[in-house]
Amino acid sequence: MPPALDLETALNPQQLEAVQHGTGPQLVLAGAGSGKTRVITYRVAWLVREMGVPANSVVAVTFTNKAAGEMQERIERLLGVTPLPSFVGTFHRFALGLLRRWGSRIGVPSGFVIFDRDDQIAAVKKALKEEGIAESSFQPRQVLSAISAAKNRLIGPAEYESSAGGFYERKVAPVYRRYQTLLQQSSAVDFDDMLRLAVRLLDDEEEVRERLRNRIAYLLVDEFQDTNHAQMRLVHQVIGADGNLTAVGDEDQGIYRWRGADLDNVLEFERYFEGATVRKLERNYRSTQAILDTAAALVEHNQRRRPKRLWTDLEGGEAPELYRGRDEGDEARWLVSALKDLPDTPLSQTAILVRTNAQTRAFEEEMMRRGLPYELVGGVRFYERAEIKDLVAYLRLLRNPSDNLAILRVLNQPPRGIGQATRALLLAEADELGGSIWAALGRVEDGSYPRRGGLALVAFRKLIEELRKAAEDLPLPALLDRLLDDTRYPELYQNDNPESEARLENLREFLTAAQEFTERPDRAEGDTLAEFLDHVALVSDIDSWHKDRGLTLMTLHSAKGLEFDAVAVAGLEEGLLPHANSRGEPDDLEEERRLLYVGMTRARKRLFLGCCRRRRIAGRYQDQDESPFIQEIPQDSLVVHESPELFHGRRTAGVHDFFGRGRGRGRGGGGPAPSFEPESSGGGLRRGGRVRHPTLGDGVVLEVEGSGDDL
DNA sequence: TGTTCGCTTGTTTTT
DNA sequence: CAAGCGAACA
Repeated sequence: MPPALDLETALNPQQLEAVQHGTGPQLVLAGAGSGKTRVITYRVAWLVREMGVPANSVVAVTFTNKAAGEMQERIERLLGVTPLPSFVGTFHRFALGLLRRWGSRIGVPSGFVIFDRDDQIAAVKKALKEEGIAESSFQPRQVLSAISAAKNRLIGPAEYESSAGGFYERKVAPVYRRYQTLLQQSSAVDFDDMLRLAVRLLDDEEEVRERLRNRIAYLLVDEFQDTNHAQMRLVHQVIGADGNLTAVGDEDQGIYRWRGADLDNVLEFERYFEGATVRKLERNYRSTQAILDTAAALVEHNQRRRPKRLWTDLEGGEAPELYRGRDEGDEARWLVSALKDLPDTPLSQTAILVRTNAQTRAFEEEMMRRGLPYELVGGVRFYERAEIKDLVAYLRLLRNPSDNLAILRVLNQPPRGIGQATRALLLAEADELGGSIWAALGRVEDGSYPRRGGLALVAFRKLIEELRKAAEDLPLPALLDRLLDDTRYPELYQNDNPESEARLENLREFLTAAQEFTERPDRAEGDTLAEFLDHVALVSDIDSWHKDRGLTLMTLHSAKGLEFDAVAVAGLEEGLLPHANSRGEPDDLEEERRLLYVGMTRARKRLFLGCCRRRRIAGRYQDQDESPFIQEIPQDSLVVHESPELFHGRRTAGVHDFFGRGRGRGRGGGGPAPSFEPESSGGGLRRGGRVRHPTLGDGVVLEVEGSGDDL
């Protein structure tokens, strides 16, 4: 037994009230750095240790595996129990568990696989094609996000079709229907389905719902501001409108509106849960007052929030600093220097946060140039690398023969003589048979295939059948070895270019991951392959992130929930932060503001902001305006630095649209461009000087770049 | 059938 | 600038 819970010492009065809340729903509005995880972990400990609540009747859900893992660890320490019998995990894992256990009752095929985003895109493309809709006018990504939004609102294809008002919806409706059919043919569910089907399960199956309700006495939900409609329904079903729900959240940190998250779930909490108690945690334990003031001044420009004011004991502190750079390289140089040169601050306690993944490039280059260690989170994620996805596709196929997308992925990977023609014949056969490609493979002998193609198909089928047999009695790591041998997959990369080497290294890392997963002590006995696949589908890169390796480079979204001694938020420019896509939509603009707020409040001691005058976007230089958010923070408390190369003049290029094709300094054109001539002979081209161009006429030199012929 | 090359095209965030 | 795609080649 660990030492007695000393709640009074460990918690402040507001936290204590939340922890010792009795029955019924409560909402804990926990500002950044106010100890919300602490509230959740201590509440679980208090319920179990002091109130005698059985541990397995307490459920805690969050949004990321990493947060869940941390929470679980801390609860285990407080309780002295490992493994914890309580469910602590993500919404999706919770829903998945329900579906694996009871899904067959509502017709979810047992052994279903989980489609990742690429699978989803591929399915949408196929659906579009079958509906005869051109991808050029209906982009798969957009169609997918429309489908996803519908699913988050628990709207199925039929209802979507009947309520489709606009032109776009009417076009999407049949695609949605067909997309869903494709999933069924593959015995697959997508991410949104997990929640949607779990909700349906609990709606339709009273017995399951009752069993769940009898088992779960207390439910705790972290990051409640990120819940969408489906998740809200799930919470309702599990605990009831007057149940023992502790929801912890902060509307100022809601940054997942685009994923269906509804701030009203927090703002209107009392309407959703009868007699709910609302508490606020306003004491911040993380940042200096200087940082908090800056962040608060910013976020107070938002309308959709409950008034609150964070405070801290950490009086004063260094003022935040802003750097105005020339371009993204200059910005990177300055911010990296600023973080690197901080006294008493190891690089591993610093982070650079950006709005888009593409922005990380300049910083990576700068860190490499200086030979400094850094850790990049996100970008091309490990489980999304082609070679890993190939391997996963093989595994998926072993488990679930219906998985059409997995078959298509590995059918000719590595190349085994199954080309387009053969593939088309196979697909046609599959359509005849109701969609199953595997079934079509079983009929190859009867079909009319060219000799070579037919033989290759049979060989492929035998290969998979053999492996499937092997999967029954080999442990996962041995199965993977066997798979690599039999498919001769690694031969694809047996050449000595560095990229292949990296891919082989990834394969080895994947084997290690499988090994570790198999040997995990808390893993219950069961179908290892199935569980490993679920695991792979549900983890993200941030889950494996270790901050001790150097400076952390990641997006603002990934940074939520983390903290660093010093933080730099880069790219405070119109069109980037706020992002151009949020233009014109007040709610989206507020979300961009929250994003910056989240970034600022990650910092314990020092905060740096960066922006630049021009930036390369999609390979083109574009003039950038400063983010309006900069004007929203108190200017007198901001230390401003500027690049000496920053030219202050009237900018002739005008305001650029993020996607608008760059007027002004366009690069393209080709051909020998007529050159600028200095108006006054002598000094040549100088910044600020006047020039005359044969076709463009008079102008002012804003920037001088290159030399000689490249001038 | 497989590979390579050149073209276009598009870039938010992710459980 | 890259990734993804289609068309031309080996």
